[in-house]
Amino acid sequence: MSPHLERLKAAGYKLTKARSTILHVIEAAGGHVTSAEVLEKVAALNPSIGRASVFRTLDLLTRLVIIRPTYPGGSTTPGYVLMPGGHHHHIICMVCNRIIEFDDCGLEGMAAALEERLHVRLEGHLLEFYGRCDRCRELPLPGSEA
Amino acid sequence: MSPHLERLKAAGYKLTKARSTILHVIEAAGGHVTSAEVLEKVAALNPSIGRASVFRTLDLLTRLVIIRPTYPGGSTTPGYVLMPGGHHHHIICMVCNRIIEFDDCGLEGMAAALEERLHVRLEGHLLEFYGRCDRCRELPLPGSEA
DNA sequence: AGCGAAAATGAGACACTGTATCATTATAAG
DNA sequence: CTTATAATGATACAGTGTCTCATTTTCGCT
Ligand SMILES: [Zn+2]
Ligand SMILES: [Zn+2]
Ligand SMILES: [Zn+2]
Ligand SMILES: [Zn+2]
Repeated sequence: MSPHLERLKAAGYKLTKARSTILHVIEAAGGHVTSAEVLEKVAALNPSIGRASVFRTLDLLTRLVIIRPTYPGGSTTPGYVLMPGGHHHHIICMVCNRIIEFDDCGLEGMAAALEERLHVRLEGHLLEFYGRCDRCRELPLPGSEA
Repeated sequence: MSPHLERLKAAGYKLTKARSTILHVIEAAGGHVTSAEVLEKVAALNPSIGRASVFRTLDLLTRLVIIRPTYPGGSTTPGYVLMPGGHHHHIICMVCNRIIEFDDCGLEGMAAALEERLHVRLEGHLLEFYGRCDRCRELPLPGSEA
């Protein structure tokens, strides 16, 4: 059983067919999915799972900081990223909309400093950079000199 | 004229009533707005500005990294944050959904290291922490022990 | 100031995403 | 197995964002 499913159970939620299918779809997609992709792939795997359950589960996973909603580059279609260990980091190419993930963030120190200074407790974070990937680095930014 | 409007002009875009009104609304809101708020406040200021222009302008400002779409805490209603200087940083309280901004990020070093290591060029970034604010720090996280 | 090419606009119809309700079903504890 | 309760699927609904196109506005140029 996936560690994410175990976290659901540990938090007091029931393990259902809908939840495990949806989580499986997100994990199989490699950590970046749009809600439309989730809807589509869940329907393909098990057409008896309703739309409402997909959205309910996405909300639940968001509350547990297992996923976080974000915007994939260049579109207003919403998406979700997996947050293993409570964090996620990527670079969005503003030219080709490719997403490049990276793992080492070194933000533990900043998190601890913020907890101290602002009297908060932090559970996770998302760090996004915007720019041009290695393939697009010589191309002009979209929107410049329109 | 707002520096953001000047950036629009410098990038070759025309300065129109719709664009300046929309940017003014976002700036006046203090840097965090939902699209619904923008629609509402723009309509109040100038009812002749159409819905489509609001969404078109939000897309344009996003492409120029003047704003970035993000999800305000606890809801799936999309929002936008201003990116002065190309970056923005905040903490989202998972209990009361308050957003706490902070300015010093110290991410220039990480950005430079990523540019070197991954051969990318970076224009900006967004850093979000999730947790409990000073008022909510003793309260249980929503979703735990449902 | 006036002209003209080109960009941007507003209107309105449209598609799609996400929400609410509720009767039915599945889960998990005992 | 039984039972309380959470979770579900279906459906109808509301709101967000998209598209097209005729009309208007901007702005470089004269
Ligand atoms: Zn690229
Ligand atoms: Zn991290
Ligand atoms: Zn709070
Ligand atoms: Zn920064």
